[in-house]
Amino acid sequence: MTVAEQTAPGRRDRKKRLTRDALTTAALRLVAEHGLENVTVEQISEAADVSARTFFNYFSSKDEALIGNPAADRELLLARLVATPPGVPALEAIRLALTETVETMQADRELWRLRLAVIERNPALLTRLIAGNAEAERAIVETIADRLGVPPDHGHPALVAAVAGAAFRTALLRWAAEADTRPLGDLVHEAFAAVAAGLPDPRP
Amino acid sequence: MTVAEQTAPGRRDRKKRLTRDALTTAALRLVAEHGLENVTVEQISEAADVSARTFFNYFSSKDEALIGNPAADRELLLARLVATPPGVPALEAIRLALTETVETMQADRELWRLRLAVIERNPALLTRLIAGNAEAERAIVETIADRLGVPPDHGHPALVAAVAGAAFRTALLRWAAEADTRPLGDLVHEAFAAVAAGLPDPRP
DNA sequence: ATAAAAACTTGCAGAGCGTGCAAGTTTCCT
DNA sequence: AGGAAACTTGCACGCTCTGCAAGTTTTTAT
Repeated sequence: MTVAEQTAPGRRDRKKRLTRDALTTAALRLVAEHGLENVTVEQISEAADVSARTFFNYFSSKDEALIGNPAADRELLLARLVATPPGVPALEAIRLALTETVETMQADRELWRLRLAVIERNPALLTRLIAGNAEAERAIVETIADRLGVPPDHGHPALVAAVAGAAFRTALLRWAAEADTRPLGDLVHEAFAAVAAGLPDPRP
Repeated sequence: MTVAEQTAPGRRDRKKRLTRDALTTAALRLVAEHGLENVTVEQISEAADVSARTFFNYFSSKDEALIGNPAADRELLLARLVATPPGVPALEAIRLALTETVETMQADRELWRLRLAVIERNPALLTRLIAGNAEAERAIVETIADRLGVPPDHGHPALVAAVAGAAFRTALLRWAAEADTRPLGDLVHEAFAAVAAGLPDPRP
């Protein structure tokens, strides 16, 4: 059944992807224009030409349509983390595991621009974005603890995961804020390097 | 009018504090027992012997009754941050500014235990807790940028603030998870020290 | 090709959250 | 004592999200 992933998706799956995309982009566009509070699920559904009930078959909340559910990436992330050779320091291992995610985002950068712009204008969503990271953290913590061979009550893995998440998040927001002169990967790399150096004050 | 703060609060303010406390503790106890989803605002209000409408005069959401609104502390935090001598590195300055908050929490540790236990059991709330920190971050970023004398588009202040927030949060959760052998201040100190050292892998 | 099975969409009803408004009641101030 | 200010409460309302019971479309097997 490993070959099954290569077979072209049927009409049903194509339609599903289509409506899903229609819903996210409709949601993003409407919220970008009118603000989070002034857009109802009904309006989004109408713009995507489906019923409001169908909206909730795709997303469990209005926010999720905007932010996306990175659960799919999470598996991949963990797999890459496990696959990283044991000699690599934990922080660096996380950065390496993130590269694939980063590249995907860089490829979809127009979508992510819009998404991050919407997030910046609606702080309530920043919450959700961070929360997504926070869920990923939980899984990462265990993997890191294994990697380092420390007892589960040791605070270090949780600290590393949380800090890595914070570094990634700031790189993301910076990427969205800057005119897109620099690729996301560079900004992530820079942030992780600064953390690994102990965050010394820069000389002005 | 600076003396006014010393005058004893009138009956009205006393009652307000009372109902507010009644609402938070009722909310925490009920949610601790039945879970976040299975407790309604009406039940909380009833337990505190006020109308449901009054609940919303005190808190803007169910979550807020559980998490609390740290806006009050925020001002104090910023003031302390500004007051820290310029020679101190940014990361350490943030830790010092946090000491007062930490002491308050240590004093109210029973309340915070319950609160953090509730948060751990209801991940949706972790979101809110982090969001509170995220809001504090925004304010801290500017102060740090001033302190370091770097241009506002420089990414460093945002990174330091985010990482400091992450370190504080992990210390907090660890404090709640451990049998309370160690004071919160120690755990915060330890986390910040590890960050300042660049988060090297511990030797197993 | 056709019929049964599976998956998807939709409307409807309903519980809950959160807000604005217009009373009533309590506390405060003089 | 009496008016002003603050607080509480009920009511109506819009919105989010869920479960259920249809209908419709796609898939699968014959």
